[in-house]
Amino acid sequence: RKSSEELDMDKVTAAMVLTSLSTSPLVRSPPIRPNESLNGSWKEGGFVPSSTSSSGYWSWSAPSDQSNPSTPSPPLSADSFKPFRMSSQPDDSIDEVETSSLLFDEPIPRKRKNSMKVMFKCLWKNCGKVLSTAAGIQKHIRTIHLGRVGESDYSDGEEDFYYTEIRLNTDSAVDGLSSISPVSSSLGSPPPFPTQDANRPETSCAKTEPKLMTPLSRSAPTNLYLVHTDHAYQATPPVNIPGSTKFTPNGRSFSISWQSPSVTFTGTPVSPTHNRPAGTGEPKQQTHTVLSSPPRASFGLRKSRGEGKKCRKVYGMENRDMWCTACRWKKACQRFID
DNA sequence: TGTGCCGGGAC
DNA sequence: GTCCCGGCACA
Repeated sequence: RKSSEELDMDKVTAAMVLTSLSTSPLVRSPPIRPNESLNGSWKEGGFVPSSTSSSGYWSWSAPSDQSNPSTPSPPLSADSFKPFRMSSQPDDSIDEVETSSLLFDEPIPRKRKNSMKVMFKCLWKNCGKVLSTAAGIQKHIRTIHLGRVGESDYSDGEEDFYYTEIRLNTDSAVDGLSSISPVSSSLGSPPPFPTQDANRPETSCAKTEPKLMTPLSRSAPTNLYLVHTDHAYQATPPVNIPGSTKFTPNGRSFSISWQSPSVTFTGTPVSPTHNRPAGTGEPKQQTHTVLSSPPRASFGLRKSRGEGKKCRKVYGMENRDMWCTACRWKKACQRFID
């Protein structure tokens, strides 16, 4: 059993990482509808980042405390999310709006024009179902995990917490979505072979979704693979902090683990409550992994020039009409192939 | 400097 | 899709 100091250190460490991540230029944010950022679903959810805690930690509190008493209070106490606050934060200059903007209002990264296939992956413990449409995954979560069989068409947005978007590059991705898994790797280097298990025994992801963590490093295409979610805690940490930590908001265990220099975040409600009051507004579970690849081996290399005579040399410029089409078009000669 | 041809534009 | 050409790398 850890001492309270150790637990505090875990929290502080987690807070440092999260703060660093949230301010990283690589932070991504979920697409949100304009009117829902603070007053819509998040308000209903009772979660607005707040810096009012005098403890100096990040905290979450209901936005309605001052402005809208009719809004249900969140089930999570402010202390539940203490790890989100950097104890060393010099001041509270990052106010609610700025913080939420930082976390949630950033523009969606521009998608690549093509070859990015978007899938949606259920993050429910021991599920990992992957569907091709958001509606499908939402329905799956509603019916299977939230037990809303009779209201399968109704969505209050809660399902959003339990799935993540996966974009994969179909240029190089091979068949088999079952091999998709959010695994981090160092930028510019191939994904390390199973790195997540041996050194990080505490990650809930490894504990609860082991199948999600292993296949990619073995079967993923080597040159480019990208898994991305549009959820909140996504960034590349500026520092290397090996390890993982856990926190337990309102009795629900979350864990955060990271691998440097990229990071994997995992928030997994260990005991999802089916009748959780609408809008408890817990932070979205998320995993975020960006695997980037070294430049293609062929990058910068040019096919060596053919040594044989080509149409140009054979027929000469004056007989250009005798050249093969490719030579006429200044393409690789098709008549005198090396 | 001549040649092969990639990359990209025009149609 | 065809056709053309700027420009680069290489011999």
